[in-house]
Amino acid sequence: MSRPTVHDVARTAGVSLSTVDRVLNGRDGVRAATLERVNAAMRELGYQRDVAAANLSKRRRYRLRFFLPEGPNAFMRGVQDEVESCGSEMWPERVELSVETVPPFDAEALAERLRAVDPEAVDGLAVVATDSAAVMAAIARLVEAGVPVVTLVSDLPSSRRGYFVGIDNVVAGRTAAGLLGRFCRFRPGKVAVIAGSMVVRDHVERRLGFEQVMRSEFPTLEVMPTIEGLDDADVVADKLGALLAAHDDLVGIYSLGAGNRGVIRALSDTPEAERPAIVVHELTPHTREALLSGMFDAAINQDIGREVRGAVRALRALIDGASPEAAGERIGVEVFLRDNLP
Amino acid sequence: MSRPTVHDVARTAGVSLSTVDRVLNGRDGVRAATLERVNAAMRELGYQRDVAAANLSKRRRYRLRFFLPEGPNAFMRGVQDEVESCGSEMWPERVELSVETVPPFDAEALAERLRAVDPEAVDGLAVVATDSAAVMAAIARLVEAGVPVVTLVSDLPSSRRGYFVGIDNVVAGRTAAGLLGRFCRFRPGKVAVIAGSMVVRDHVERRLGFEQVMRSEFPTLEVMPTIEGLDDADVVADKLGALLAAHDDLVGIYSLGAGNRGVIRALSDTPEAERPAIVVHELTPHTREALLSGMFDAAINQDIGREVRGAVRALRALIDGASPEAAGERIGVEVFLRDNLP
DNA sequence: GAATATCTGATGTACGTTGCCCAAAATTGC
DNA sequence: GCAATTTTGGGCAACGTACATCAGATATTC
Repeated sequence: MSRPTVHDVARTAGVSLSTVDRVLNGRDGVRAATLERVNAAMRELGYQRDVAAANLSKRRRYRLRFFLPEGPNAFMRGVQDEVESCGSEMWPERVELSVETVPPFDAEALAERLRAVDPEAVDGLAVVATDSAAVMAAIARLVEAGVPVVTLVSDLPSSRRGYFVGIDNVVAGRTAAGLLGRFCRFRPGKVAVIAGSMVVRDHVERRLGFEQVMRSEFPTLEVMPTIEGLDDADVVADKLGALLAAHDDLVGIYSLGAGNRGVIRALSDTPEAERPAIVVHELTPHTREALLSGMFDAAINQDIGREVRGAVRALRALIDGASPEAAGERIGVEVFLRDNLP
Repeated sequence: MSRPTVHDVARTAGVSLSTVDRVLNGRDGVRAATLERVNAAMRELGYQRDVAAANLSKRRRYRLRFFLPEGPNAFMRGVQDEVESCGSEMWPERVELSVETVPPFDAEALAERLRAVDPEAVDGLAVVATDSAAVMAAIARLVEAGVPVVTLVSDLPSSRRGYFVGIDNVVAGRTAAGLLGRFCRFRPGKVAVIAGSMVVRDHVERRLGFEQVMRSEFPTLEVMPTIEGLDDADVVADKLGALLAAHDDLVGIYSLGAGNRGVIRALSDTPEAERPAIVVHELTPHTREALLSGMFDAAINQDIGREVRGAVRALRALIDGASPEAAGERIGVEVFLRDNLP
């Protein structure tokens, strides 16, 4: 009736508790034949170790560290807040979270800091990855030292990271196109795309996905060359203003980076009936307000709270030797209109 | 450094372990003054009981039961699958889930089954509520017997349920209108609404939210009287087919219940260019396929996995005497197009 | 066949909490 | 002031696992 314990395993395998313990915790000093007997007994009984009891006995704490880009980036500061609040929430569950900030877009600095990590002082790492061989090497070293690493928000697929927690930006771009295309379906014209910079991977991917769908599904809409707004509201306002003045058949705008205040400014004089349909990225105070006022039609978002919790769960699974896929909740591309804002 | 234990509390309160234990577990035989001393010590130390250790000692199991409508309803079968998979996942966390199915839309049958529940055999209940006094009475009886009840998907706000896990259906309806209105903005005409039955609370609420937004924001679209499809594909196909034949200016369809296979059947002969924009509810194998083929434009969804886990967490919190609000993750109204399907 | 080297068993303590028991102390009633 | 009662203390065995130690049992090797 109640689930089997180590005692039951020992009994049916015909060995002592110590031996079961050796097998269970991967200690050596067990003959291959005996090991197989014990494993067979565990399979037969369907034994599952009681993680709560094990952790109690081990006095285990999961010491996890997050490496985030420093600087004023609102999104990353949001992630940091989320890590901190998640950390205090999960303290009773034996999870200890700490944050280390590193210079943004600086692969060597990140690699340096990863190399400085003492594998004894930490049980798992979540890293917003920068693409470079040095970072990959540092991750490999940590993984070999028994410290699992997951990538967060920005992936490094060919590294030895155990898991990636974040959204697929091509999907995000395709979703934006699906929305904007339908919003403008019976109103042919031009569509403007505003990015921060096309040297950032996620922006490139969003643009790519957006164009894939626009070209194949909404041929009556013409996608104009991408404006680079440098995630700066003033730049965005200037460039978009010029574009609006030059093209009176602009029916849609896709803003896939930051600087959305610039979009709002550029359009504040346009009468509502003539205003193009607008789809933007990330829920921030400004985009929320613009959705509520009817200025923006939709916002694509990734739930950072869910991402942080997902990273913690994935790391815990890796530390316990389980599969991070099973532990992780799907993190999807979210669509928000005025009425379903959280 | 490490967190305080009962021993620390006992020491700083100047009482024995037994007394702390009595306070902690709400047993009597403790003078008011002593109780206050113990509480003060716990506050001072910031004591938090180690739930894992407590449960280990108590050999506690959380036996939870889900009451779901039976029948071919794909959404409810999805919930059931989710409960079952969640149940096996959470077995190591001392949670035992079971499912009982009851005739759909049948308040008396549900009440009957709730009355038959033995409060000793179960620690908590999650119920997809049907609106009726008998159900409310049955819930009240269970709560009084010490078995917390949460409502799932469909609420019964005036009952004694400890929590509701599900989406705000007015918001869902408003969101659907925001989408459908934008999809049809430049193509005036009629919009059809298909519900399962207007005696189910969630359907009524969706319809309400839908109309609020349609009337105030999209006056060029005319919302037709609701079709009741009884969540049955055949009925839906018949009634919708008749409607399509009678009105050639139908530009949008909002299907807020189940039976979406009927919508697909009714529209399979309509050429794609003339097809109305379609927004439906719930991701099921059928709606997914229709989104992928381009038959449906968008689906409003509630994440049933998240809901089931939310219900489990809420029940566990209620059983432990904690607040279900704190335990619950926000469950939002999700929007899916073809490209951001999970 | 002895000397190792490698396995295995038995036993005990610990983790933080629960829950039971019995004795000691404090409080109450008369 | 003594008995009856309530409140408290101290002890201890669980819960399922981890980890250490030491003694004993097999296997290898020469």
